[in-house]
Amino acid sequence: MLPSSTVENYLKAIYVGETHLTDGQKLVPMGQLAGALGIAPGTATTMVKALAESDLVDYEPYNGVRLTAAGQKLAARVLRRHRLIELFLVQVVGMKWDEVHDDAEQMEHVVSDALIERIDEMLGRPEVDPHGDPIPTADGQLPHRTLETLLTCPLHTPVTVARVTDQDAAFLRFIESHNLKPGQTIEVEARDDVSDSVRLKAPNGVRMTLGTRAASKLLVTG
Amino acid sequence: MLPSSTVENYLKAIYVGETHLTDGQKLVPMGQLAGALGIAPGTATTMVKALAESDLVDYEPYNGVRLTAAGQKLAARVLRRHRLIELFLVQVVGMKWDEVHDDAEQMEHVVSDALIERIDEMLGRPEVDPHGDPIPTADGQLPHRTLETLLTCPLHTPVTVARVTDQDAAFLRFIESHNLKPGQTIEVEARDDVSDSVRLKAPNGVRMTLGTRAASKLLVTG
DNA sequence: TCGTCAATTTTGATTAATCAAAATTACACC
DNA sequence: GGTGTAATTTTGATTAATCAAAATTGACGA
Ligand SMILES: [Mn+2]
Ligand SMILES: [Mn+2]
Ligand SMILES: [Mn+2]
Ligand SMILES: [Mn+2]
Repeated sequence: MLPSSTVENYLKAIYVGETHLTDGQKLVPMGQLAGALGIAPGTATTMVKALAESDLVDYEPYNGVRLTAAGQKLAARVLRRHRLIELFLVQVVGMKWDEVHDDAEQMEHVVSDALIERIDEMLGRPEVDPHGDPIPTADGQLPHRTLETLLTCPLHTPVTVARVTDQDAAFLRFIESHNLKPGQTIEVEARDDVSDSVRLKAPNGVRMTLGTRAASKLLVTG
Repeated sequence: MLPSSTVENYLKAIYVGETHLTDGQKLVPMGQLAGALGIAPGTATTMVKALAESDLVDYEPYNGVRLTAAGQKLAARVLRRHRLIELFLVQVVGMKWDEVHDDAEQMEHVVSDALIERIDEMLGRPEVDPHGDPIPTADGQLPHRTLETLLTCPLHTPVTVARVTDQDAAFLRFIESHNLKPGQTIEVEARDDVSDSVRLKAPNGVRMTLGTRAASKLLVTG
C-alpha cells in the first residue's frame, strides 16, 4: 500500500512535468516522462497504466498522463522531502549546492516523517531550496512565484537571482564561481539575437556574457 | 555489480551474527540469519547461495555461512554507515537515541561516500555510536573492547556504562529515564540467582533492581 | 484522401526478491 | 543401529520493475 521508490519517482516526474507544460496542455506525454526518468518508453506506459489502476493518475492512451488529487498529494510530499533534504545538506552538513541532488534523490524515499519534521524545524520552515526551487508545504501546496528569465527581464535594471533551473553540477559550479547564485543582484546590459547571447553585470561589477540557453536557466525577481 | 540494499542487509546480518557466535563456532546458521532478517528460511538459503556465487560468503550446506574477506569489507562499510548515521541523527539533528535506528537502517544504503565522510568529520571521527556500539573504521576494522555485563562485573565497585545491546525503543527509553545511558557511572550492589535479579546504585544514588535478562544487556568498563 | 513517420503501445523475456509448503538431511536419543 | 524431530533445502509460484524489438496509432503534410 505504501508507494515504492519507483512509484514515488514516477509521480514526482509527472508532477514536475506538469509544471513545465506549455500553456493549454494538461497532459504529460509518455515520451517526456520516460525521458525524465531515463527508462524505455514501453516501461513508462506499463507503469502508468498501473498507477492509473491505483487512481494516482489519469491516463489517456496516446495523449499522456496527469496526476489525480491523490497522486498530487504523494508527489508534493516527495518533492518537499527532496528540497528540504537538499537545503539541509547545504545549510547544516556543509555540502556544496552542486553535490546534494543525488543524495536527496535517494534519501527522499527513505527518511522518516519525524526526521523530515526535525529538518524543517531546524531550517526554520524554509520556502525555497538551495537552487531557489520552491518547497511544497506540509499540506501539499506548491508556492508559486512569478519570475522572469534573463531573457525577459528589464534591461539596465537591478534584478535579484531567485532560482537556477538546471541541476547539472558543472553548470551550478559555473554559476557559483561567477557569483550568480540565488540572492545575488545583477543587471542585464544587452541582449543580442544574432550572437545568441546576453551580456550582464555581476554583483562585483564584473561584466560577462552568457549564451541564451544558459541565460534562460537563471530566474530573477525585479 | 554494486550490491543492492538486500545484499547489504544480508552481509551486515552475517557480520553481526559472526560476532555473536559462541567460542569455537565459525559459521552463522541459516535459521539465525533468516530470523535476524525476518525472512523465510528458504529465502535465506537461496540468497546465500547467490552470495557464495559472488564470493561474498563461504557457504556450507546444512552448517551455515561465513563472510569472505570481500564480504567482510562490504559488511563493515554498511555497519560503519549505520552507526555514523545514528550518531549524526542524535548529535547533530537532535533526535532521540531510541528513534534513530530505523532511519539509519534505510539511509545506510543510500547516502554517498561524500556525505558519510562529511558526517564522520563533523562528529570528530567517533569510535562508538549512541548505544555504545563500536564504529568500524574506514578501512574496515571493527575496534574491539572487552566489556563485562552487569552479571559479571565486580560488586561494590564503580563501573561506567559503555554499551547497551538492545535496540528496542521501549528498553532504550527505560535505560535513559533511569540514567543508565553509556557514560554514566553505576555500582552493582548485589546479585541474586533465586530472584533472578541484580540490584544497583544509579548515578544519582538511586537504588534499583533489574532482571538478569535486562542486566545482561548493559555492558560496562571497570 | 492518403502515406509517412514519430510517438506510443504491445509482446515476450529477464532479473531480483520473496513465500508456502513439500522434501530432505543431520543428529541426538533410545 | 534405527528413528523422530528440528533445521535446512528444494520446489513451484508470485510480484515489481525493467528492456528490446515488433506492432500499432494518429497527426500532418503532400
Ligand atoms: Mn528519487
Ligand atoms: Mn533543488
Ligand atoms: Mn538496512
Ligand atoms: Mn546503534
